[in-house]
Amino acid sequence: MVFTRYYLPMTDRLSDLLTRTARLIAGDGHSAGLKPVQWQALRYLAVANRFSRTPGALTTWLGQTKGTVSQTVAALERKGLVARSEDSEDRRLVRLSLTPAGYGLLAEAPEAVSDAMTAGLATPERAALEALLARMLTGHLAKRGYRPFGQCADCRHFERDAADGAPHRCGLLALPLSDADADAICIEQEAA
Amino acid sequence: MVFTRYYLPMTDRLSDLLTRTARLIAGDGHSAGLKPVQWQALRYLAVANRFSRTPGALTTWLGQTKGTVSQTVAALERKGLVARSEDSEDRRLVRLSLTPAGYGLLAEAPEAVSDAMTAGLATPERAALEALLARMLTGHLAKRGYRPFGQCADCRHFERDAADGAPHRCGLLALPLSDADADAICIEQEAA
DNA sequence: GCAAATAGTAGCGACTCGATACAATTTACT
DNA sequence: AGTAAATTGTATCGAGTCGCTACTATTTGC
Repeated sequence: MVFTRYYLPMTDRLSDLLTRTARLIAGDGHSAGLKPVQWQALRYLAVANRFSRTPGALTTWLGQTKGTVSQTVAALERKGLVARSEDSEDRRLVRLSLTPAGYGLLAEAPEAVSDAMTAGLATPERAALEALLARMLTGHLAKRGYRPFGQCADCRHFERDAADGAPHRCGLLALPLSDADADAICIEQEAA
Repeated sequence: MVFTRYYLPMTDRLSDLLTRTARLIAGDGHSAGLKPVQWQALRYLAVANRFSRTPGALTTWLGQTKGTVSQTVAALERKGLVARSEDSEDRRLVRLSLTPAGYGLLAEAPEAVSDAMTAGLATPERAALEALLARMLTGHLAKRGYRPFGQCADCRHFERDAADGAPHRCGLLALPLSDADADAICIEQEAA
């Protein structure tokens, strides 16, 4: 059976490039018995602050559904890389954290394709790409009603050098923050 | 069980942005009963020329393994969107083409996330992004020993306005080319 | 108080994807 | 010509992805 109709011209080269590149990056990371999504979850849990390490936050960070994330977390827990704990204030919440094995595995992770791909770019190019991607991503998330995430220190609730003992302070959650906290990813973050 | 170790600072913001964006784009396209990879395969088969519509070419285009592509093609064939045919010259090859149903489905495909994300960019930004992505992608493919693909008319084997009846000609395969051929994606393409 | 919203889990079905093994050609080198 | 090596593609396995539809706990909003 032969069909007479022939091929269509390629309409959008940029979208095509983006999709091909995306598949390569998103499909990367089949090592140490982990899947790509599991690596990404592990990396997130290593850089997110204690308020942001829940299945729900992971769900919007990864752009997946609750059910899928629940299984991803279960798989990481089975492998002994992630531990669950309860929240004493809100008992619906599950707090997640990396185990020492989780940190250990992350430390010896092989280089990701995304790093290799950007390694050849010059500094201004990296900055330009970062700015474009940030706009594309936050724009997309906003359209979906999702939070953008971001670093604690860039938040409008971040109070630097709060004078009551701790180095800094979160005005939203009314909690003291360490210097390490200030660098962490927070789901509540709002641009200053 | 509580672990004392706390979170690591985020090291590479660009790589992180890229990975998150990539997952959103690569995971997009769960409509009409097709999976994201199946849509991408369908789009490729619509824009690739007749020499490039084989399972092998699709394999490097999608960045997957032969086995996976074999199943993807089988799924599309089951759905009646793609047809197989034999090659009379090399009987190991399988030639793929879209059926009328395949073209029809593609024509009414919903807007992809990659399009929506880039829609908000200004023209020079789109050009800059395209150039960066092209370098990243071809650099990565070259490192892996894969072909970059590309449009027929941009190839060094493309002979415009060949005077023997057909509009153009491919010097590598010694074949006549139509105007439509010139726009198609070719696996043999080498930059002029 | 009680309905509605929120956080998470359970199970299903189709599919992805790397890995290994395998069959059918075609090509390269004697 | 004649065999070894390379090329093209399929078959099968197991773990996991992922959207979907329930479903169970909680907490919050009148």
